[in-house]
Amino acid sequence: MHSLVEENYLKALFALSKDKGSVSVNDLSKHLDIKMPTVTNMMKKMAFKNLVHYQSYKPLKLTKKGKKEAALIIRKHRLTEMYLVEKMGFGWEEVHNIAEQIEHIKSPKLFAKMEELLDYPKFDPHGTPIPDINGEMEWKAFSKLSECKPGERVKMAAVINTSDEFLKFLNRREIHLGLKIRIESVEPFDNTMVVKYKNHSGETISHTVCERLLVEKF
Amino acid sequence: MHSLVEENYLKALFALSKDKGSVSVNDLSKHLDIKMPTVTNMMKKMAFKNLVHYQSYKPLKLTKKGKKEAALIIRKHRLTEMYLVEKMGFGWEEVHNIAEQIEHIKSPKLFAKMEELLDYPKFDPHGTPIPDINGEMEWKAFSKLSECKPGERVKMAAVINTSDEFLKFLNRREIHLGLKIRIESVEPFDNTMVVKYKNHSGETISHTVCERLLVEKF
DNA sequence: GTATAAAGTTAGTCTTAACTAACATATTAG
DNA sequence: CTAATATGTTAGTTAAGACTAACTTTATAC
Repeated sequence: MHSLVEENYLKALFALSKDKGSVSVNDLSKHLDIKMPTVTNMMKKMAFKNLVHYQSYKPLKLTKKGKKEAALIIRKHRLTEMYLVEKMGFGWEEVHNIAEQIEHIKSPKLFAKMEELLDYPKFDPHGTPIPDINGEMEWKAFSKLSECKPGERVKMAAVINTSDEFLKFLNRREIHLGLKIRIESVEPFDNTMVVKYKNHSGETISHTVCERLLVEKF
Repeated sequence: MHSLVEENYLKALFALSKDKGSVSVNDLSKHLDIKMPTVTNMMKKMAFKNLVHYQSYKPLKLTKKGKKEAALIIRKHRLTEMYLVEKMGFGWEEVHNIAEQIEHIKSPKLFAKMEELLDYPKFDPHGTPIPDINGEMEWKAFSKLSECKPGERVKMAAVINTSDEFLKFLNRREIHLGLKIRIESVEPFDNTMVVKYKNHSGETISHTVCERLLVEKF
């Protein structure tokens, strides 16, 4: 199987290539905090293992195989996060570091069991889709909260930024997954939103935050 | 912190020194399936880190620090095994390999949570003690030989005093870990025991010695 | 009590995955 | 279009942790 190190490269490649489909050596280097020559070297090795398409001076692209392997690691990460939150009582902001380590555990049984105990979830505590055992994920059409109009009722579905800071911020305002939110109004000058949910009414949310909250209309 | 590799050496040293209090390079090498020169090298590094007492051609002994670190890894291993069995529905035969990996996870929180959910167990279902957060374990699971009654059959589990003198004494009488012993009789005046084991029958053991031998009833 | 076997050590090599320094190619700015 | 800058590569080094071959010390057998 793959080394822990290779798995981290795969995961980073997968995460970074979401938008453009490819990644620069530079981006990958910065994301992993590993110097560029090391990354170049590793890419050659991984190309040899048919995990990534590599050509000198060209952007990096995961192969089909690489994409699947990456998805399977992400599957383990997200199942773990969800298990920790749902079954062990951890908070959102605590689970990332633990999942980052557990995702490398080699034990199909362990993750199959988590999945079973969680009732085969398709989305994790951050609302992002969980790849299935074949590395396939279901993408659902979520909207950014910032794109919603006054009067609409939506349900919290995912967060884009998962930094500790941000998650703590959401906790303080009791904003969590599945929360039903009604958009009261939008300030025209700075796009700040005034929303209502649970026992919070007239809560204001900055545009920056609204850009990072994915919601489901219903 | 320590590398995964060092942790495995610590754990093996701890497990193997249960009986004699010290371990030969050869035993350690066989147990880890790592060649002797590699072990010697690692012992020097670990001696430098004050985890093990090392002198050329002498048996290996964990330092106090090394013992504690090892106990903390074993704590994580046993808590994980118990958690997998009790809370996730695994069978005992399935959990060892998983625990072997999870024991290296760096997250005090995770194991504190397992401990909490398991209701602060001091022993696993095999009666083996689980070290606490300070690496201390309770040995109550075992009885002193001196507390056993005539007719009982017991198995040697641990020795309290590990002085050279004492261990040599035990060696001369071929008393070792795992040895099955039957208590024949107890002299009422000085509590000397007459016991039978292997090809020794009618061997007498003083009360002083019986006080230092921990046994498991079976 | 020496000869032989077993255990332990030393020296030198390999692989993985990191690094720096120096060089090469692309991109951007004027 | 060329200069400057940013990005990417090559070459050589390092540390951890494994190995083999050869040597040394300790233990065991006769």
